[in-house]
Amino acid sequence: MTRYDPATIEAKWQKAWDDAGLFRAERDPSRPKYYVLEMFPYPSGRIHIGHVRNYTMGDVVARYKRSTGHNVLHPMGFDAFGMPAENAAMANGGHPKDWTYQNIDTMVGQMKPLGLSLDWSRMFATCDPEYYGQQQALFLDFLDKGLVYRKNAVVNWDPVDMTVLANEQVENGRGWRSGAVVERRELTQWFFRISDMADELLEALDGLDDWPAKVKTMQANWIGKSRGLQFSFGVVDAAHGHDRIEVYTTRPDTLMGASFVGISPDHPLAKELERHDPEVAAFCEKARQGGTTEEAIETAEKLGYDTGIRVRHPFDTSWELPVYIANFILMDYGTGAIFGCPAHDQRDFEFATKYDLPIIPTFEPLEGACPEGEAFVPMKSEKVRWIRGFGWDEEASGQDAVNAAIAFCEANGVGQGVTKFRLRDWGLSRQRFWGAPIPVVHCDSCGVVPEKKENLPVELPYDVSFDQPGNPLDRHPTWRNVSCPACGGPALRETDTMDTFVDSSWYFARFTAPEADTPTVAEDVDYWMNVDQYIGGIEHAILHLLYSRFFARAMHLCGHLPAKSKEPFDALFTQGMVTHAIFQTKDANGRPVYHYPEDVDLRDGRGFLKDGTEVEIVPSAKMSKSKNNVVDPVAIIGQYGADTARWFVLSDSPPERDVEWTAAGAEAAHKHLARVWRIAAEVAEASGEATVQGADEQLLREMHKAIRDVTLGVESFGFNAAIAKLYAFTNTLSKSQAGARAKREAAMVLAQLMSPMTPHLAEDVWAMLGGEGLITEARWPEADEAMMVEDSVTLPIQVNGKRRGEITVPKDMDQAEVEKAALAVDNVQRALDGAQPRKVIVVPGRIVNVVV
RNA sequence: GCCCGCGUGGUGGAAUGGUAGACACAGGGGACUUAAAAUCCCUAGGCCUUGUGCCGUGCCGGUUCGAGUCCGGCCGCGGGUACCA
Repeated sequence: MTRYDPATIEAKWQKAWDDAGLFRAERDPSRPKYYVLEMFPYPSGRIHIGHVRNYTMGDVVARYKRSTGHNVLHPMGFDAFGMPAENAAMANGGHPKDWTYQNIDTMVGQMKPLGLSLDWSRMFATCDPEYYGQQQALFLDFLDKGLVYRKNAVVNWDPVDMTVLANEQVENGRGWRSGAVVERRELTQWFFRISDMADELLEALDGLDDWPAKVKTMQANWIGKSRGLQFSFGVVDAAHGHDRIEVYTTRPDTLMGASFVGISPDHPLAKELERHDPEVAAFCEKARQGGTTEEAIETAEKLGYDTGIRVRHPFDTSWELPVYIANFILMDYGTGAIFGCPAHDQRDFEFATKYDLPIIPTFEPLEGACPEGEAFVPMKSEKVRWIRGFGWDEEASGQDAVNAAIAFCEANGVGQGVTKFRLRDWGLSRQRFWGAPIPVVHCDSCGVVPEKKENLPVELPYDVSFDQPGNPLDRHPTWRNVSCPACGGPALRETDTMDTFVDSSWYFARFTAPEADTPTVAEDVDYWMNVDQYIGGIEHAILHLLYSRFFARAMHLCGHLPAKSKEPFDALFTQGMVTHAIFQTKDANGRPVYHYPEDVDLRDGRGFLKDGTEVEIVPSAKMSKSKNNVVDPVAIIGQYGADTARWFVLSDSPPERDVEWTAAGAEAAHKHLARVWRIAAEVAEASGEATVQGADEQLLREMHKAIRDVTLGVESFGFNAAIAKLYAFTNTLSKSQAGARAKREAAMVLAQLMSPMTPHLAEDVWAMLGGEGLITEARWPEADEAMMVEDSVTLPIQVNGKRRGEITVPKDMDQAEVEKAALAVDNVQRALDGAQPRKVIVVPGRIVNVVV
């Protein structure tokens, strides 16, 4: 008998699958289709263990579905545009294209040995002109349908490098290269009208039964539908041509507690004042400092500037409120102006305290008084006592009061109730090179003119350099100067490229016909769509998935997807990250130095470098190149084989949770696979009958239970639970006294149950035991209920909820008998200590609880 | 700041509101071996008065015959926060 030798068998079976062309997907209306997709990777240069986990989960689903008779589509591609390629070009020279395609080559070379059941013939990268040309065609169709427009929006501006920065490139409000204080600057940009679909995107979440509830909640909160009051304050003396300030509030019930009006630094009135008043201009400049992220704006110090302008309260014209310009008010949301009620909003409270503004409560708790030193902000559903309401019950919840306030205001001619969404339109313009060019030209006489479809793709030029900041397209001598598609006169090509989220918003549809000369092909999307199971990281819960949902609708409007694909992902699973400890020491300046895991010796939970220096261990950190804690799966595969890597990433941790990579875990996984192989080899050579009465039946009963539990585990993404069951069943088989025939049957089923996770080992075991054909093509086994019946059951007995004993009774014993048997147990009597049971709860087949 | 998660032995984790710690790692003990590796078997939450005893699922409180699980409030960690992908 030889030994388990993954290097040999993995190559052998991968060749067998290839030769049989098993994973090439072809339309076949006679069979049910199944489309399983993992979020495609960014070609960073090397796969990491998180990729292995993600793709292995998808592969388990794909292989399982194949074994239940489905025609499976399981494709792979690369999300290949984006900043890292440009950063590499800036740092090391070269072209982003070369860097990207080299990385893709490397990563495909690293992925192939994993034995994933992928249809590699469908592979593409989003930076292929054949892909982004079709994306440009989609853009033109969207433009035609009025789904795209231009408007001004703020970006991070680096005043030293004279360039736009990504949020990631802003560190503590400064540009990452120049170190200059970043400012928010307006630029004309392209937008998709996603906000027109806000209500539909919200409503349709209800139909996504196989999406995680948390993702739907996050999307619903992001879309942020709110009912509120829009009204205006009259300006005293109609300063600067503005006689009214329009505000939007979701808490009109607190209007009688208003103490100031705040406007955004980008509000038209603020801009008007800025032009005439250097002091206001200086304030606005300061207020615009820092990055554009919501986080930066919300956590920045709250700054206000009293404009001196006063407005009148709508219900008391003698009551005047000051108008402040405030850095925390966004022009993008509502009207860019608010009123502040410090008594019932913590942010307003802090602002009012800082600028010495009155704090006027409109309601109090039903018992006690408002808290000192902070705003009183109860849940909207909680009832409170109103002291400055206008006309509803003295005791009412915030929610009821909001509705009553809107009705009252409308009846009195103060504004109207409106529904607003937090969701903003999707800005797709990027002032960068490495993205899909936006296919329009700017003509002096015709304005913005779409490129003709026959001229697509508008391809990125190769002769560019990255030796200065900014977009090389802006300074390209010939690429930019074109003739107008409409009038033939001189024109300039648009140099903005598309957000990479556009690339990933339709790749799943393109996989159904990756080489077509239209974005999609009707027969292919009709057959293959929707994605039956989509798998990816929780970090994409909002943006990528929401944009894809929008894109699917937009593509449907343009005839590129059927109506059923408006929601393109039938089921979604979000998996956790793979983490690894960080090993760090400090350099002379106190800055952290990160060490590779292979350079650290672990002893008793402490880590030491070769020279004996102790390192600080930061547990469970997200793997990151810059922290040197990335585990390279290629080394693991080389050492133990792909099946070990696959088995390990699935075992131990529930798929939706983060998993800590440990070298010991991989070693253990390998030992187990070697053991399965050895047991199978023994079974293959065994002969004879059972040595113990009933051993065959017992083994087969356990086998059917394993089929049931593993099938359930695979179907419900309980891969770790399925693997625990497989460990247990392996132990059962190993110790079984059953005869050769029963053992052989059990071992073959074990191989089948393992085949989605460790397909090479499974093939080898299958062949060793004389299985017919490839296990990859074998039908999934079915659990036989009749084989699993047990005739007695063990029930724990509790007294007042504490376990005091157990009884084993026939399965169908009636409750009164069970109760009697339970009370007869010695230890139960001792626990009762003479007391009379008040009640005995018998949960059939589960538990008995005696209540005293 | 705001939204969404997560928190169970030395470690990863299991547990439709029903025996907390399945399965595995590391540890301890043993078998086999000249020895080692490999393999196999046993053991294993904490505490003590060793009783089928007490405590125990981040902390505090609640609902329930019964809570790791449901509810409320804290603490800690992670993801997202619209130009990282």
